[in-house]
Amino acid sequence: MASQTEENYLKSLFNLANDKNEVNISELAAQMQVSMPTVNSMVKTLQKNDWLIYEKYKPVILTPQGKKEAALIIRKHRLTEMFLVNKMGFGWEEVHEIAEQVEHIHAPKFFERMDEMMGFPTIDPHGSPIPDKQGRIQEINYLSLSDCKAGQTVILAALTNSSTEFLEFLNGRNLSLGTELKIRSKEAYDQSIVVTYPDHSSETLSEKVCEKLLVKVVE
Amino acid sequence: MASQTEENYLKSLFNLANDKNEVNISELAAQMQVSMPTVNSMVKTLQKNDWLIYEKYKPVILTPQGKKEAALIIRKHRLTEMFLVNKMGFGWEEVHEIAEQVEHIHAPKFFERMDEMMGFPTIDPHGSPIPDKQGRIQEINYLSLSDCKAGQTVILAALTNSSTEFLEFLNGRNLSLGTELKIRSKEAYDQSIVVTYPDHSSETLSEKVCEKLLVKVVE
DNA sequence: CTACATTGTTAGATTATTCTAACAAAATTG
DNA sequence: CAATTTTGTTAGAATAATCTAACAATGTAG
Ligand SMILES: [Mn+2]
Ligand SMILES: [Mn+2]
Ligand SMILES: [Mn+2]
Ligand SMILES: [Mn+2]
Repeated sequence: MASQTEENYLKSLFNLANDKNEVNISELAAQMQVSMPTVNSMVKTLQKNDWLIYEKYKPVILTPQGKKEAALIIRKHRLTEMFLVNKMGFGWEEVHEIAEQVEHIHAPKFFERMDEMMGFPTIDPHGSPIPDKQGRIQEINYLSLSDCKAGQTVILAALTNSSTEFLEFLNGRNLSLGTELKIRSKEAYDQSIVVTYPDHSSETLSEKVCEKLLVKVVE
Repeated sequence: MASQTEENYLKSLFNLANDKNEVNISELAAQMQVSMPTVNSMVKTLQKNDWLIYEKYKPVILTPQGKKEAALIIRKHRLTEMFLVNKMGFGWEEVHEIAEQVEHIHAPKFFERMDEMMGFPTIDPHGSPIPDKQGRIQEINYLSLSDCKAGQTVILAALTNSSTEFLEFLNGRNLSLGTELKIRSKEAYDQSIVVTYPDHSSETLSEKVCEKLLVKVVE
């Protein structure tokens, strides 16, 4: 059974993996906030459990088992976040840190019960998909708001970043998942976008913000 | 901040402590299921945090800080058990193992929210008191069913043992907290007691069972 | 293609938690 | 009280997770 530390490494590996499931040691060290020698020794440990393939001086490669293991931890994380928001009244900006701990609890029934109580949600409070019990993830291809054009109407569907600071920025503007935005104009100079949505007749969103907002085009 | 291991030792120390807050190394080793040298080294560590007083060849003594720290972990454990039963539909026999893990989560708001949602309960699903936020415990002096006499009517209020096996034994007889029991007779030979309660006109309970059932005398 | 920067590895050490073996102190018991 | 049992300690080792310092391989930019 994976230790909490190993579980956190697996999650990072999963999130950093490219299309060939490769991850560089330096990226992983940065993500985990540990030194490269620490990662070097940990990947050797993870290899013993067949969660990844390690060869000197090459990026490590997550195995299918490693991916599944990681996805199941991410499942617990996202179910927890959704439970905290939907059933316990937390704000979407408060749940990540708690889920970071709860995800390591070994009690299948606990998470199954959450899942049932919520009616088997498919996304977490930040719009990220919840892997199923087999560790499969349904990928949805949203558009970034920064790639939209003036005149389009879109619905805010997910975020590419869920830091507390960003979530509080969105709270301050009453922006939440499901909000319908009408794109009024786009400034050629700095790529900022002016949007209209319920109770907000004109909000300007910087490119930095727009690129983190994933949307579905309505019309 | 206490590690999970330290927190588990503190809980055991709290539960084993006598009226002078003393605990023997051997008892603690048995409770924690580790060797005595392991306990010996851990108590030296706990002493550094001023959670207990250690002197060679003497029983260790929990300090007030140690007691408080322990009580606050027990608070999280019992709040969790109650939440699992009252808000998530678990049986009282399923919750201890989950709470054993959840009690180590560092997220005051998480437990405060549970507390609020349940209306600030004072006992857990097994009748044990929930320490308050200051780590104070209200002790209730229940009577053991084994000390009751024929003719008395009592209400099942708590258990001195909450093992899954015992809880399943009670489930099998529809015995739960709050059940009103009329004591029909007590066998002098083996101290077994015959009781009557809703839908059960005559159940015989062995002394082994009776001594684990804590009751309030109704009349 | 060399020089420099970046990336990755090894070696060696530290802290936490645990163990077994050996020994020492304290308690019990005849 | 002396012998034995129980309880507690020390020493020494193992594993997990981490670090810094030193060095080696790889990649990049003239
Ligand atoms: Mn999260
Ligand atoms: Mn985590
Ligand atoms: Mn319990
Ligand atoms: Mn525990």
